Amino acid sequence: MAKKAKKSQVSRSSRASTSAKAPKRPSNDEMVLRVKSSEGMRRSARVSKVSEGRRTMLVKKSNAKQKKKKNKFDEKKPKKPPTAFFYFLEDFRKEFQDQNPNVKSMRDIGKACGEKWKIMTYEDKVQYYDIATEKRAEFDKAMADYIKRKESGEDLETEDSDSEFDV
DNA sequence: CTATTGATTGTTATG
DNA sequence: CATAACAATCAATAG
Repeated sequence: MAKKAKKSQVSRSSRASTSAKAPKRPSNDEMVLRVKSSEGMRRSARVSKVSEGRRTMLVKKSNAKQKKKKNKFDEKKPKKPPTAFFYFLEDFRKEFQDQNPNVKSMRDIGKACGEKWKIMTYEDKVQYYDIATEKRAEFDKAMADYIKRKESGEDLETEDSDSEFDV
């Protein structure tokens, strides 16, 4: 197993504190408990409230465009790295499609995933969390570079050459 | 044909 | 601290 040295997510500092997930080793229930506590504490109150509100009504999400089209090269703003859940989705989708070829995919899977994700055990989720953590590290660098470049000269971010790229 | 929507949770960024 | 919006996916739908 030797899961690669856990590197240093601790160095992340601010962000690490917030997510404090980065489960290093799920050996004791203490960890699990802690994680659970964190989750619960994280936004217990808001979780229920917002969750219901958002899903039920509050058309905000629909109002604004959440998804944009595809950007060819996004050197400007580093997109948010996929979350552990998304990685899990990638795996789950294949399995789900294999078991349910009838189901096209997407919302159905999303729901299935969400449900399964909740029942998933800490150890199972850790794998994905680990990936997400690494991704964040990369994203962090990308962001630093992005900011740096931006401060250096934000002139080049004025326009995109989308006109002469394809049409 | 093109673009948007839809649904899931997690992370990031901002107020 | 809490909230807003976005991250991928891909079929289906709207215009």
